[in-house]
Order: sequence, then structure tokens, then C-alpha cells
Amino acid sequence: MSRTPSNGTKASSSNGTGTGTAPVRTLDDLAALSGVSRATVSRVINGGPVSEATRRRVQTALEGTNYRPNAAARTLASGRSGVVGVVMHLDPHMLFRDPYFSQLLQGMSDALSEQAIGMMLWLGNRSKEETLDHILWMGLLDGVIATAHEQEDRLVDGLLASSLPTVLVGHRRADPAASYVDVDHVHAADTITTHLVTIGRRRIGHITGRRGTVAGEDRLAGYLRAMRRAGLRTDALIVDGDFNKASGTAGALELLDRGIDGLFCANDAMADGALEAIRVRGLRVPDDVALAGFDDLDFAAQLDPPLTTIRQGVRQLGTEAALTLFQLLKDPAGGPRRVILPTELVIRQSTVGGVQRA
Amino acid sequence: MSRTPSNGTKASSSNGTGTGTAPVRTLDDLAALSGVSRATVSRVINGGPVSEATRRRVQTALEGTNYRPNAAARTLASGRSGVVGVVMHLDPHMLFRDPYFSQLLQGMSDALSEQAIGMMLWLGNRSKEETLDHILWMGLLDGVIATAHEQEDRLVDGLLASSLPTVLVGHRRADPAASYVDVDHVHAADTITTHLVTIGRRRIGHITGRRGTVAGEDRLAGYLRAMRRAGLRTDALIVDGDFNKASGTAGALELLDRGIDGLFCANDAMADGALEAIRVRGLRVPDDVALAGFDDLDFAAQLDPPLTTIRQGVRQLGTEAALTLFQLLKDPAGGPRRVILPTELVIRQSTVGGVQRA
DNA sequence: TTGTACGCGTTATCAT
DNA sequence: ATGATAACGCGTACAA
Repeated sequence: MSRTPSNGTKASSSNGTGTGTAPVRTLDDLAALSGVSRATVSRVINGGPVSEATRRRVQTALEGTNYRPNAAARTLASGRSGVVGVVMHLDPHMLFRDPYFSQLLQGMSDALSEQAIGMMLWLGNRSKEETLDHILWMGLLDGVIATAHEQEDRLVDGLLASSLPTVLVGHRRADPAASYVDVDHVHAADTITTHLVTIGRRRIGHITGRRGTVAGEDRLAGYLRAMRRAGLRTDALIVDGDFNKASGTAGALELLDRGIDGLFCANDAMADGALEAIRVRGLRVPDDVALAGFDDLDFAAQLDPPLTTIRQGVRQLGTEAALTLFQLLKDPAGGPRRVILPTELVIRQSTVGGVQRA
Repeated sequence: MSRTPSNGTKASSSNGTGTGTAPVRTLDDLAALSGVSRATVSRVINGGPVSEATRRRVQTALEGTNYRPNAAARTLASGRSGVVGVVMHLDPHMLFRDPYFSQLLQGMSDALSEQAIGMMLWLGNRSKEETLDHILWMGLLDGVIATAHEQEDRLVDGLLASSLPTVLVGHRRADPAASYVDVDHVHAADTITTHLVTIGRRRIGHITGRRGTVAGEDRLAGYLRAMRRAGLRTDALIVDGDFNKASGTAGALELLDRGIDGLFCANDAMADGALEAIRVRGLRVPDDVALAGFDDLDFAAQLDPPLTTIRQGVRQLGTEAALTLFQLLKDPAGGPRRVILPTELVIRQSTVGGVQRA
């Protein structure tokens, strides 16, 4: 080991003499400098019970130095690291194409940096097994936030099975012990489908999200619920998509051939694709086909016509995930936390139309 | 302190009896289990000199447990944490709008996870002073990679002034002691401007990037160099942009009024904006105005007409930054590292045109 | 090759 | 309120 000799233990006798500024790196150095014990210095730094007089003494000594507590030592002694992990294990080319993950990350970073908590990040570079291993291997994390969009996910299973406090985002698991933060996809999809019904559409198609994802399945479920309640038929009105624009175009072409007057796509990207298909067929939105999406990404309002969609506060979702983790850390015995954030129906010209086209 | 009593020291006498599986958490536990000293177990784990026989013995004992080394203890004892910091201190709404940062992050993550190095991330949520403080406060980092696009940046100054091994990305500093990774903006801008000259354009305008950024200034410098070498005039042919699409539209309208037959925008987003301006004026690309951008973002090839631009391997830039940091950590005395990655001129119909329009 | 023993810098307990 | 002092878990000279 190449330890730079720490002054303060014994060599401190040569300190403060005249050989330039003495590097103050440890509590012991600081203790020697201010004439109190190491324990007292620690109390001053961590806000323990100290008399006002000595507190000032130590503070003054502290000012003159660039002392920083050693995080490793602190973690070792206290059992808390002040660092949480964030896991976004996705297809590399999928990550960040959708602003969803960027905003999620920023929301988390907001809340974490607010509390001066560090954030370690794992993306999908390696296999789920290797990633899980690495996360647990660096056992210094206080907790983990993981995006979990697939209904089945070994990485998420592993995290929940470990002793690491874990918060899931974007996913409600069957596991009753799991804490999570999400929006109510079923309810939101029901709402926007009902909107299409309300404006008089009867043959309303649906292009699903990727099957097997919670968002895909739940939005489909919401669509079905609304249609059933309205007494409308759905057979031959549903085609599978995968959340990508291209699948929206393909799915829309198919549905248009079967005759629809309304279309709910499971996300905005596919709605964008559907828009092209509708244009190719020479039909008008919303006159011939009323169109709705989901997410309210930036571009949704820029489309021609602007897209009716569901807005979810993704950034807030991230913030809420971090706050939920804080709760979990504060009271580990308090049982799992579940947070469902509200969504908002944003009505634009792709359904209520009539307004001028640019 | 709420320490869970570690078995192994003395309580280990009650271990392995019949009271369920004994939790093996420390090297001491493992040592007791395999009948060797703790030091030997440590050597097995870290690949030290151990006889093949005992190595197998320990390995076998290891298999049965879910032992994980304690990162904090390891860091404290060795002085290395296996964690590096990544700093992307930007305007929140700017971050990740441009895929530049996503790809950079992924490139870094590639190289870091490859070496099982952890990655801590700081975004621009708080002030540069607070961010710097927090980074140094958690003194457990082995090194830092920081994006530095402004020519002046107190955060970068602070990192370089600290004792943390630091690699800058996207920025060459005057500071001769700084290690960095970047592309040669001047050369690339010169190349693409020269391309416009080569195809016969004479009144070539330029919309700059945000002034004060290295990319903005250097791309301008490259444009000027190419124009001067070609003996062309540039007065009244340069307007300031800010890398955003809107400034491209505004700048282009201005330049079109002054009469240009070529236009080099400092990035693709502004070229996209310029395209709209040209269309508004009823002009054709490239017949009336040849248009060029910089970055080769995904959408550049999708524009109508597809955009001639400069491709930089952003993801590779991130990877290279991580590798450079590794070098720095391996040989701290080796002096600063500088890496310049090559760029590529991508010629499309916005300059060579003539091909069919969709 | 293996074991002994010390040190890493801090927190927290227990006296005073 | 303050000061000793024992952990925390691991790496590594040094000795054997």
C-alpha cells in the first residue's frame, strides 16, 4: 500500500511550525489544531451536542483548512454511504431516444442532489446478471431505483430479493412487498378512449404498445374497458405495435383498411406514424379519423394537427421515486410504498379539430 | 451505532452448528470457514500469490456463501474506490434534447462497465459551486470525466485545481496540464466549407454556434480559414446563432436577404431551421442555396433534402474519455493526455442535390 | 506460501 | 459537554 504518511498521529509535533501550510486531512489533524478530542470535532461536523464555545473554536480551525471527511471511512463506520443506485437497463438504442428516460433521470437527480445524495448509474451495457452482480458487489449503496417496464425482469427480481432497499418506477409488480411509483395507465387509457367516444366516434381502433410491457398491456386494458362500457365492438380493431413510429404507420394502414373513425395509439411516436399513414390514404384528421396518443412528448403539440394525448409528469415521476426511496430508508420497517401519480388528458385539434390548419 | 453483531470474531463458535445457514459477511467469517487466515482469503479474492491447493479450498467455501466484499472497507484500506464521476453540468432543458449527451454517456458507460468501474453522475441541478463541493466532499472518487463546452468554467477550474485525476471532453483548455478528448472542430469546419467552395459556391454564409463555446468559436475559425484560403469574402456573411433551431431560421432569413448561394450552419439543428427559412423564401436546396450542418444527428439524413454534414463519433468520444482516464489512473505521473478523434464529411443531397425529391 | 499485526479515518458507546 | 476507545472490514508490509 502506498500510504502517504498521515501527520497528526505523532508527526503532528512538527506541524504548524513554519514549513508551509500543514495539510489537514483527518479528524485527528483537526483535533490537534483546535485542542479538542477527535470525537468533539466529529460532533461539530455532524451536528452533535457541543457547547457553543468549543463549536466556534473548532469551526474557526476548520475554516483555515480544506478538510473533507473521508467518505469511505464514514461509510464503514456508519453503515450509510449517501449514495443510491439508478438502474435503467434497456436496449442502448432505445434509451434516450425517448425523452422519457432523460426526464426521469433528471427528476431523480433533482431530488437526490437536493439532499446531497450521490447517484450511481447503470445502463444496459452488460447483461442483467452482470449488472446485478456489479451493483451488489459494490455494496456501498444505501438503496436503488430501478426502471422496470417489462412484466418479467430478472434484474428487478434480483434487486428485490437482495436486502437493498429498492424502488421501482414505471411498473407495478405482482410482488406485494415491492415499492413502486407509476401512473395509472389503465385509467388514463380509459379516459382518452372515452374522450373519443364522447366526440361521437364508434369504430375506434387501437395500436398497442409492445406486448409484455406494463404500459402496453395496461393501456390496452384501459381501451378495452372504455369500449366495453360504451357498448362498442373491438374485434378486428386492435393491432400490435412496439412503441416505435414505424409500427404506428403499419398498424394504421391496416386499421384504415378495415374502416375506423377513431384511433388511439399507445404512445405519441406511433400516433406520429399513424398520421403519415392517414395522410397517405388521403384522409383528414380529425374529420375522417380522430387521433389520440399517449405521453405528451414535446413534438406532440407540433404535429399537424396538434395531437390529443395523455400527459404524464415524467420528471415528477423521477422525483417521486427518489422521495419514496428516502421514506424507505428512513423507516425500513414501514412496509412497501406505492405511489400513483395523476395524468392529464390534453385535448388538441387531432380530435376536436375544426380549427384552422397551418 | 446500530451494528449488527458480526459473527466470526468470537461468536463463530456457535456457527455451523444447526441453527440455519450462518450469514457469511466478512473475510474473518470466510477464514474460519475454510481454516486459513483472513489474509489468505483476501489473496484468493484479489488474485494474490496462493498455492493451488488452498486456493481451491477457499474457493469451495466461497461458493456456498453469498459473500461480497465491503466496498467501503476496501476503499479505506486500499485508497481506490473503483468509482469515477461523470459531470455534465448543463442547462436542464438543454441536456438530452441533443442526443449528443446521451450518446456520450453511453460511450462512457460502455468503457466503465467493461472494467467493472462504477459511475457517479452529476447533472446541472445545482450551482457549479455546490456541485464541485459535493463531488469533492464525497472524496471516494478515483477520477472524474467532465464535459466542458464553455471556454470558461469555474467547475472545471475547480476540478483541475483539485487533486482528482480529471479528463475533459469536448474541450481543449488553454491549461497545458489538462487532459482532454475532443474532435478538431476547426479542421472539420474547414473541410465542409471547402466542400461548398469545391461545388462552386462563392457567397457562403455561416451561422455560428453559441459564442463563447469551444465548438462555436472553433467552427467559425474553420469556416474563416477555408474562406480565406479560397480567396472569398466573408463580411456580412456571418450571423450569430446559439445552436438552437430557431436561431437557424432567424439567421438564415437574414443571410438570404443579403444574397448567398451556400450556407454552413454550426450544427444540424440550426441547419434544420435554416431549411424552413429557405422554403419560406421560395428557394430551392441545393439549386439556389447549398446547405451544410454539423454533427450528423439521426434526423439529418431524414430531412428533405438530406443534409450534408460532419459526423463525429460521439459515443466513441465517451469511450475514449473513459480510456484516457484509465491511463491517467494507471500512470499519474505520465503527464496530461490529449486525444483528438477524427471526423467524417458526409455528403448528401443538400449540397450535391440533383437527385429526386420525395 | 502463509500468518501476524498494524493502519486506513470515521462513528458511536461508555465513561467522566 | 467532553474524552478515551472499541469497532467497521479490509489490504498489505513484515515476519515466519
